[in-house]
Amino acid sequence: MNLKAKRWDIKKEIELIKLWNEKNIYRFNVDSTKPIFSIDTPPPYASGRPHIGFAWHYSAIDSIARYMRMKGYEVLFPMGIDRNGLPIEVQVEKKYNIHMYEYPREKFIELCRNLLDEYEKELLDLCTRLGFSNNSLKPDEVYRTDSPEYRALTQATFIEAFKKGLIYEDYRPNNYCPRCRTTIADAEVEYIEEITDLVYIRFPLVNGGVITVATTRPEMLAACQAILVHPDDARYRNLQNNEAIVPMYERRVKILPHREVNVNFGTGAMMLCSYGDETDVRLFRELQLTPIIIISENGVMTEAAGKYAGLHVKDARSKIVEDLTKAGYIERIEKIKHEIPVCWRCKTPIEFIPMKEFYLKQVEFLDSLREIIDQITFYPKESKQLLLNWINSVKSDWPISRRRYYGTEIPIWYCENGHIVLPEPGRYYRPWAEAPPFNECPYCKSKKFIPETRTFDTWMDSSISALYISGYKRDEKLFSKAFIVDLRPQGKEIVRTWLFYTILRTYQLTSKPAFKSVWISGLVMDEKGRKMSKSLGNIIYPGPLIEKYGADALRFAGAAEAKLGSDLFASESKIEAASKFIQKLYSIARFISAFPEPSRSEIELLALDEWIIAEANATLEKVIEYYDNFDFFAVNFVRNFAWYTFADHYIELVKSRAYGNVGNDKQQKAAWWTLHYVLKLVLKMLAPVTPFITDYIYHALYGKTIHLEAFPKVDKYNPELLNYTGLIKETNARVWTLKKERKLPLNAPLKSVLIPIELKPFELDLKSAYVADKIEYFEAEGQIADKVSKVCIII
RNA sequence: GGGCCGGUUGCCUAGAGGUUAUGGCGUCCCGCUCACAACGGGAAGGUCGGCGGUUCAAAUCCGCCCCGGCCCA
Repeated sequence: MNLKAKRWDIKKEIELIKLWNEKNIYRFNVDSTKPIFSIDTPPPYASGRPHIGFAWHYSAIDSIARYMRMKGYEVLFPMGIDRNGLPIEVQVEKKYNIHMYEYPREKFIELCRNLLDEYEKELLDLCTRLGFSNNSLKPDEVYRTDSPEYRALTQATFIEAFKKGLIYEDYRPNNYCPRCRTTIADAEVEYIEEITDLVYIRFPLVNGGVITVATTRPEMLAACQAILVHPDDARYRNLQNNEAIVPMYERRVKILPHREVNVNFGTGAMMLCSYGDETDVRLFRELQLTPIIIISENGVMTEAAGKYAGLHVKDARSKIVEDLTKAGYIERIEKIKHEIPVCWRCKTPIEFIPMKEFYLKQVEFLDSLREIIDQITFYPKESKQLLLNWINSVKSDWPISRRRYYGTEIPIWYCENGHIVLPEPGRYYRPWAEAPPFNECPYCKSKKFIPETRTFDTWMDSSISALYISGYKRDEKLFSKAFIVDLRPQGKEIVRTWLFYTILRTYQLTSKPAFKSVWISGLVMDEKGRKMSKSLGNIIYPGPLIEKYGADALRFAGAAEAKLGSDLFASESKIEAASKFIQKLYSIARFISAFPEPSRSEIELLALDEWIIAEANATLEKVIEYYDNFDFFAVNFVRNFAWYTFADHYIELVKSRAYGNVGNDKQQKAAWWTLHYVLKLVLKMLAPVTPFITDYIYHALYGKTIHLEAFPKVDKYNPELLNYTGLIKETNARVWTLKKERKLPLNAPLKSVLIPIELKPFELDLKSAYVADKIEYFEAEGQIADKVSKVCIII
């Protein structure tokens, strides 16, 4: 009952984790009579050591789950691990210094799986240590996006979409990563700033003279099919529709007017090549020019590039500049800073190469999506704009096929006449590794089949997580109860991918919004507000901080830092400050644990008790308002109340009554009752954020777990009592200062203390707290400060 | 180039028109007083990014500018 230890020992956190596990207190029961609250927790990607951003982000999500549980919901809160796609492949290639294409497929997959298992263990251990209340964190109960069961659903939803006519194949230039040797989606393209040479190249004109073109990609010369100038550009007006000769290649190309040309860039004349950038792709289509493909799938120049065939793009660039210089075609070279598109996973500059790929229709759904997301509540509401921005900028359909190994296989076989044959949805298919599950082509009766070898974009898997966790096609009972998913919590950096794709695909499959609510959190930065990265060396890892300050401190600091929707800045000092509050809370509880909790009938509340009860409820009111918006920033209010009002003033004033030095029996018990009342309120308000210390204290004092208790409701209180708070605090501080000034210890007896008349109702407690023989009062007008300045003590 | 957010004491931060601008870290002074010395009490420290406007009243509302960050093109 009594808390014996003087200090809170963070090792107790480990014991609590064991206890929760043994009692399975967070398990989900589909047959519960409570309303279900389903959370589509982001399955973290197992591809590296998680940093504090992961810890804070998921702690916040866990706090939501814990709060909703206390609010009386049956919380569906599964943990999953995302394991598909490029990131792990890139890591395996780096780690073993191999190239996927030169490695046996089955073996490569095994290397990926082994590495994923390592990372996954570290992730799950951290989740456990942080006290996450997922329904289970046991490795055999966590779902994985690369499991046969999950991949079977990815494939089934693809087959469903295919049958609905949402999938088509097309040959078109696409973002292509030569390093990963695969097409990637617009959402996977990142832009980085780079210093590059801007090369000014002279093109001889057929009719004599020259036109100078500036380009950052001289190696694209072989693919040049036109030179564009602005129609209003006086410099080139008389050259419009003339012809120029491509240096080194001696090909004639037209000089065409086009409004998109930037007259201020370079010479105002640009060359149009297949394909240097997205503009090239668009303009080739618009002007119906014939592309010349000079870069191959592995980033090497093709035969069409003439003497540069076989060179890598970069080498070709320097070689051609050299040759052009020798031949006298170079006017000058400038250094410029510009942005180049790169692969978001490996940072290799992407090329635009036409390939035949599968596409999922999305452009024709954009209007429907704009409508359907009106049914979703966003927290904070401004974050809806992030999604809208992306929806408004989507210009083309989603290329979903990838020429990679570690992903969900596209479940297709081709008959010898080229017909696409799909298997029955339900199980997991690996076309490259197994015989086709049918004997003949339903279209032409052919009996020979070629398997599809490509895999899906990993977002094809991730985008069905909401459907997967709610039992779509797997558990009708669960699905009927848990879908539409109540909450999608996620970071703002994956709005255009995970959120967008999930809403798109769920809508295509069910005609419904995937979620009732979406909660978007900011990014976790370093203490200076910079993104954490290896190159900056500013990554903060949670492990050592947990060991030093405990998981509660880490969680509390994250909540206290998280203004909903804005970025969070992490630093050790914030966690240290949080750990001090955890300790303070323990000390408060330890004091209170010395007194039994009386029943309501045996007490007589004094004004001071009523006052702190009012303050506690006012805090609770505000906390509920915030928590209901999934905003745990309100822990700051709890800390301020618990420390700077409850501990510093109420406990100080009520101490002697609690010890029985003043007041009658009923009044003493009122002090005890109030102390317990406020403590329980504080503990419950903090339980979703700091689950360890609150549960430890609750167990010790009240004999049960706090995590299955109901979240408190606001009691009726007299709001006028809140007006006393400032005066009580200031008067206390003044009396203590006066004693200090007279070099008296705080427990030194006084003959008399002169204080404002308004404090008369608190006389019993004030008199004992000040150790005064008597209390005298004065009346004064004005502000608290004016009144307090008149406070006197008589020794 | 577009969107979003921010600029408050040495550092971090609260603050959504009203006399004295909140708290933390750090600093200084005092204290082992029976919850707490990894603590408690007290103190110093701010032209609230700049300029202009609205108002009896602006950190807070409006306009312009400067600086920083993130996301996107």
